[in-house]
Amino acid sequence: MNGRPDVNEETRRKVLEAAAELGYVPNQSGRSLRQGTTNIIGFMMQTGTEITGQGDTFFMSVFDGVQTVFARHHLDLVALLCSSEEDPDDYLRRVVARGFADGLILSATQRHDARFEFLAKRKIPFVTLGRSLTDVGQPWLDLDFEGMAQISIDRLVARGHRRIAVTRPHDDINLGHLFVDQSARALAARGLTLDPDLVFSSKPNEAGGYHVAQQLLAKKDRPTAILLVNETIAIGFYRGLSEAGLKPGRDIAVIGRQSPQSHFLSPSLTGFTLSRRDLGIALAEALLATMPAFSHFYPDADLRKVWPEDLVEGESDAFSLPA
Amino acid sequence: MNGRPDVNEETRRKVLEAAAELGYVPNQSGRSLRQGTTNIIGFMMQTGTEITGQGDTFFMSVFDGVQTVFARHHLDLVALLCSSEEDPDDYLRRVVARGFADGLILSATQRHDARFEFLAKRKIPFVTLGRSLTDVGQPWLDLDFEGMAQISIDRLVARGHRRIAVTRPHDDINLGHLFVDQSARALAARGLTLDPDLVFSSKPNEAGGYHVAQQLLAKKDRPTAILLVNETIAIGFYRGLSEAGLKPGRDIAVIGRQSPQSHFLSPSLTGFTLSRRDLGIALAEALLATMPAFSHFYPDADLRKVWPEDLVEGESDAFSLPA
DNA sequence: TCGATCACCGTAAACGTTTACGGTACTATG
DNA sequence: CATAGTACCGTAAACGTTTACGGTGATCGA
Repeated sequence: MNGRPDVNEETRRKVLEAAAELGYVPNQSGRSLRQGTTNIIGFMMQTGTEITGQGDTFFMSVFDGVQTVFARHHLDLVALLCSSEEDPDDYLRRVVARGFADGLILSATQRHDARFEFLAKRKIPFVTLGRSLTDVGQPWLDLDFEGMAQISIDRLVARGHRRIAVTRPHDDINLGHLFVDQSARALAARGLTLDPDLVFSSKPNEAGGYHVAQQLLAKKDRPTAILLVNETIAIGFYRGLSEAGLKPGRDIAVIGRQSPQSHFLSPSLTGFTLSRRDLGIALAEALLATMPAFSHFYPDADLRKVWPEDLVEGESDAFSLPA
Repeated sequence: MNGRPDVNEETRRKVLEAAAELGYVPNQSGRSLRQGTTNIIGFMMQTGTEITGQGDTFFMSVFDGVQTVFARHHLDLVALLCSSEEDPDDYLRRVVARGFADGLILSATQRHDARFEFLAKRKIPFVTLGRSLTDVGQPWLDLDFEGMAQISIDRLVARGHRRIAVTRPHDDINLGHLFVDQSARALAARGLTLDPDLVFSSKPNEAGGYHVAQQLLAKKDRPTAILLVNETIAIGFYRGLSEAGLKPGRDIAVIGRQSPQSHFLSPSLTGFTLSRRDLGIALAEALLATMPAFSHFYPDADLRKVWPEDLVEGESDAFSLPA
């Protein structure tokens, strides 16, 4: 039944026929036990929290891309759901100890991420969506937060903005550092500085965006522009502004990230976009390229790649300051 | 190591000590093979699509509730991700054949749902989030779509509305039928009728809501109120209205469903809300109550329950029509 | 005709657990 | 002291696969 070469076509046919007749399908536990592999790749995520700041549909789309690759190899993708009541490191240990998956995909990478070292020590193949200072040589893909910062700053400075605010997630997730640091560098290259007072930490959800707006409005020397690092915070931020009678693109320039939700904001959001599906495909290929059983299928996969995003021009930054 | 009674405390201690020393943890495949159980409960969902119409965080919160119950029994919850390229029935067959999970949670229940019969035949314990005309005696929980319809209609009619529109998901998901049918009955009880021309089918996402607004605006005899059945469509619907210069709560009464996103709509949405976490807890208990190994823990769990939602009054329906 | 090669098939061991069961040493009972 | 009972431990079988290996019959070459 496993397509071995030393079996007669005729016999194979009869076996398969009988199997179909009896409704036989191999038991996964037996199979796993024998060959030490599960044909499962796990995507670890935490429930009850919104750690990523992507909308929920973000991952669903990424998953779909991942699966188109996995389907070719009879691998199944499952989401490993770490409860908010359990320590993620403990959870990961448990998953690995149980021999649950042949490989893992990690997201929400922290600036220092102990999970990497653990998995490397156990020799579990894994790929991460997001870089980290912790580097054990694993493949990673990451969105181009530095590019987004650079382009945004250049664009805003060219339009006369001098006092520019930046958001960052409230926790130690790595992307926050990349985004803020590059914003500061880009400003410095123009002879400007990033005012630490204008770096707003926020939960990566709508409520976080609303809170950022409130903090921003409380400043006496209000910035003329802001960069929003998370997809979902724009909605709350817009609301916070409008309650104070302010309008993006008129009273303050806003550059953020596009999402299915953001399309229904008014004024339309200037923001970065990407193909989530393609990202999933690349993620899957990077992982398989490091797994001995599959690596020959992907001899020239990008093992590490900064994923570019495209800027979609909207109205939220459509004004220039007088010189 | 499994806490059997016929072993000396002293011996047990030594064994556990040695196990800890060696870093021993039982291999799940071996364990599953022997006892025919995996300690895994699967929650089936489809990737790449937005079949549910809940925001993405909806399920993450439900999961968290489910897990608080499962944790007590050393059960793990994983999300089984069915690719958009694979038939859900086939996928389910594959999952079951592999003996992947001890039990399943199904959502997005269709009006007629073949998955129920399949699982019942295979004697796989499962619970569904959503009713169906297909009934194999399995436990289910469902949101009170009929109650929402009834309360909404009563409220709107009391405020003078006579011409009321209703949305429903574009596919054959069961909740659409419940909602529309009950809306019609509630109107009939007031001597009114539900105009079939005012039943709008929509994708259960923001874009669907936007499309509903466009369809509604195209009607020559425009309704004065509308019920939105999905959480996420309000955002697109609001946008569609505002592009035409219309405002909820002034030009049309809107009653929908609350979500983390909807809190940032203006005017604030009148809508129904529920505790997602509690729903998850109830879901888990209903499932375990039907599994022989756990049923004695939950002797009086609600095996079938219509889950009530609370109406939060906002501004989106805050006007009455002249008599 | 005989030995060598080949194509194919059947058998048995092994993966890592759990559990039924038999065995041993000790205690209690009369 | 013999028997029964008890507490605990060790052994081996079983779960359902995969795979290494030995075996059989046929074909081929000399």
